[in-house]
Amino acid sequence: MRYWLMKSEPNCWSWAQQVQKGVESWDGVRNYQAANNVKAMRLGDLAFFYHSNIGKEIVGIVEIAREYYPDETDSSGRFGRVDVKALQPFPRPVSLKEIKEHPVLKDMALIRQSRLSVSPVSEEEWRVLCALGGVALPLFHDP
DNA sequence: GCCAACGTTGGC
DNA sequence: GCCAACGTTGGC
Repeated sequence: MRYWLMKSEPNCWSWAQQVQKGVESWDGVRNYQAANNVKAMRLGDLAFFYHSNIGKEIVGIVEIAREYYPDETDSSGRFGRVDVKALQPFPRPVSLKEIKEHPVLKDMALIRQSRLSVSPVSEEEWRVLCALGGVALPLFHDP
């Protein structure tokens, strides 16, 4: 079980849309490092949903609902996608500013490589962020 | 809107 | 295989 962070520009695909849709495919990744992270995702892994550009904050948690499969929106055929399912919102979104100022979080891949759209999250980072966001731990899956 | 960081492309 | 030019991302 691993943890991730996925970035989306809310004017393109927002958390509200994700919640309304439930399960949606996460396509459009065109960067090898991000794509490698997408490939490493397993069913049931959890990921933070981050709003880039507008908001710049973590707004919710999604679960990987389908593992890596071809992204037919990629004409080169090199990149794939996963499906993600809205799991729960952050009662209190956590901003990029807070993350940068937090001793445990300031070295996250999100900060070190600001252009990486899909990045890994350590268990410690996950716990700290859930606590900051007002999310109760541990998270349980539906049986 | 600007620009720094950085990934990609293509000529050599 | 190098590297200059170029394009994109994303914070500010």
